[in-house]
Amino acid sequence: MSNKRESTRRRRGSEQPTLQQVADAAGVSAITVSRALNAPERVNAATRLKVLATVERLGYVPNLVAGSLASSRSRFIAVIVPSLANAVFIEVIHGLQETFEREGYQILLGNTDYDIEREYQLIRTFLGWSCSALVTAGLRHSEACRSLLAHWDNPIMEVMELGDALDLNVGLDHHEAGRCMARHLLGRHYRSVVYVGACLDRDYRARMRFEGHREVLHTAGLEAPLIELDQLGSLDAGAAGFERVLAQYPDAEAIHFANDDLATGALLRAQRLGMTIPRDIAIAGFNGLPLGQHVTPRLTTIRSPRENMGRLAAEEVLKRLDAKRVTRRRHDVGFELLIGDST
Amino acid sequence: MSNKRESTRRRRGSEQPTLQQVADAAGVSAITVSRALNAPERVNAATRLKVLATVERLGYVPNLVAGSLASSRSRFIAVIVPSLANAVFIEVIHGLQETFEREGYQILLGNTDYDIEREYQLIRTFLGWSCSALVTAGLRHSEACRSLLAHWDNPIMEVMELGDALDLNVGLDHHEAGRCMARHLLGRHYRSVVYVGACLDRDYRARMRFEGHREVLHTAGLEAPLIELDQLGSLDAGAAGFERVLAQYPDAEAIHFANDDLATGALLRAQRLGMTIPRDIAIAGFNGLPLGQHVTPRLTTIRSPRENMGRLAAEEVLKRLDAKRVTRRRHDVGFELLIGDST
DNA sequence: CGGCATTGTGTTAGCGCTACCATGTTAGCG
DNA sequence: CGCTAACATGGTAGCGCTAACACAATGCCG
Repeated sequence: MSNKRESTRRRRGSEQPTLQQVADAAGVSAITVSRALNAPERVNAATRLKVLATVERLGYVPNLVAGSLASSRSRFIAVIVPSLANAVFIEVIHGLQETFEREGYQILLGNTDYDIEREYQLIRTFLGWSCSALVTAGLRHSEACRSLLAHWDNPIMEVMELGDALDLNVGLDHHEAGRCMARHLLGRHYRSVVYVGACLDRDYRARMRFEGHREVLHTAGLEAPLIELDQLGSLDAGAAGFERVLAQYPDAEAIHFANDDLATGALLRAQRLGMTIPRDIAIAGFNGLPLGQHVTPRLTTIRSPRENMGRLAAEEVLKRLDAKRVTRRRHDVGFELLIGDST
Repeated sequence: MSNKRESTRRRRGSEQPTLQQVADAAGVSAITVSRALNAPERVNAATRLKVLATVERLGYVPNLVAGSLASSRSRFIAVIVPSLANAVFIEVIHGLQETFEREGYQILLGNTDYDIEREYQLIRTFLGWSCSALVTAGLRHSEACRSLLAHWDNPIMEVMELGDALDLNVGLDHHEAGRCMARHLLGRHYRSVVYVGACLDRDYRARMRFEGHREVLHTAGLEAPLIELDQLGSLDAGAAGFERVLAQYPDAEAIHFANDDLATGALLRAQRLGMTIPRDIAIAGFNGLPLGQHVTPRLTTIRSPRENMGRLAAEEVLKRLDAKRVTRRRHDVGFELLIGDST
């Protein structure tokens, strides 16, 4: 039926069978097919089987775009990270993906390259896709971004760091992590300690760790020299940073690196230069990547529960989406000082 | 106007301003707003400015779901990889993302965990999103997947390996890579060479490299023993594999690892055991990850152009989407033997 | 066996946008 | 100055699906 009228204008559509065609072939109405697929328990078992068989036979693939428009819910989760080059974010993404995919959500991944303006653009686009939730790394956003999100009433999860969040928050205290490592180094009686970071204006969490570190050193009446590299965490940058410390601070007893990539790069470079760690100089990192535990000497670092952070964040968002109890808005996943043999 | 009738049933919609509201506020028709945003050159400059100002003022965010439904084109690119744990795929994704995002495409990332059935499910879902193209790692797909894709007429790009592709293909010859490294090892006069891989049934590209390796050894009249680990590439697995070789093949002169993670794990373990590479035993890898070039001795490996592979794949897909010249369907990105000091 | 909840299915009216065609308006030409 | 082409804008009709309601048919109660 429903040939409407013999209109001369036709839209092309996608050739694919539609829900209506499945319905016709199965001898039921469109809505019944829809229910058989999306809410099976609301359809009689016999009808359901008949419908599913027809779906199979026609090779019907639901048009999720149409479904999303009609229901104004897509099963998308926007995930925004500042970098893919950093293993930390990969692991967080992995945790998120695993948990969300199990519940039938699809991740929309955005990469800001540590650019807060780019974050705004990405969020704008993602809102256009009627995402069910937004997971973004960090608490710093542009003003435009904040006002965009202010009128949005789906869950917003900010991960990595703790603080004054828009909505949900899972992370750890980077100031405290910086303090923790600085205290460890002082406890080992190193007095001349250099902090080496990379692009601290963009990787501001590394700057927060530096601030914690500096606070502890100052309290102990010590200087807290800083070397800033212009290349984000990588083994290369770490090696370069190591040599800069040797040149600029020949009396340095220890180096506190902003992350494990830098620290490991330094450690491997030291090895190649024939130096002995920590006798000649001590090295510490941050993250607790496996790599640091495989080098000799084992790297002293701080382990953050990365995959767990992703998983926990995803679980909290899912709880919110299920409209279950709201539980805590803020979760401190903590960290753990991992004392290796490099300090 | 257009209050239709005072119908009692109302759909909730999303509160957000719609294209129509922008049009009313700007005193133009909806289609003009649409054009001002999506095809600015087709609208008079003055009108365009007026519309864009109104968009800004109302904080309008285009509903991309509705747009996709109406045009049956989404600006999504489905990208399917077998793993996120492997740095290789991260780099390929990075290359893809950079190139596609610049052209306004959004990546839909799927992770199969090396499960070919999961690939089918993901592709089904992604087709439901009317993706503009599909990029998937590898040439092996389930039958269901093949027949699903047979009736799909958007670009399909298979990356990583070369062969009998569905459509476009960018990759390298893994058999040849395996042969290449085996020849190198024979050239160094190692006669007893063990290949160590992980889950070769799933990581079948590593198996292809093994087959190339075996072929060369057999031709030289040598055995080609294989050790298979049950944990995918990681430093841990490499360390464990190294110890298994020592125990099982005490006379081994060289180990050819399926990838750099394994090889580096082995190298670092050897160091910790106080062994000297390559004097006690030679080690070779595959991938050319930066890590391998930072350890001492530098790892002998094969470098594959990973980010480039992603970029090239994306560019070829974009050409196809622009309906430009179809160029070559198959691109061999090649590889490079990187002779370090570990062999 | 009438009244009321429960279950299963259908009808209708959009979701917000763009393709398609139509129409008006200006420029370009001999 | 009439004719065509190019430009600028608008009206209408869906894209394929689901929310909201409607309405039978059945089960269960006193």
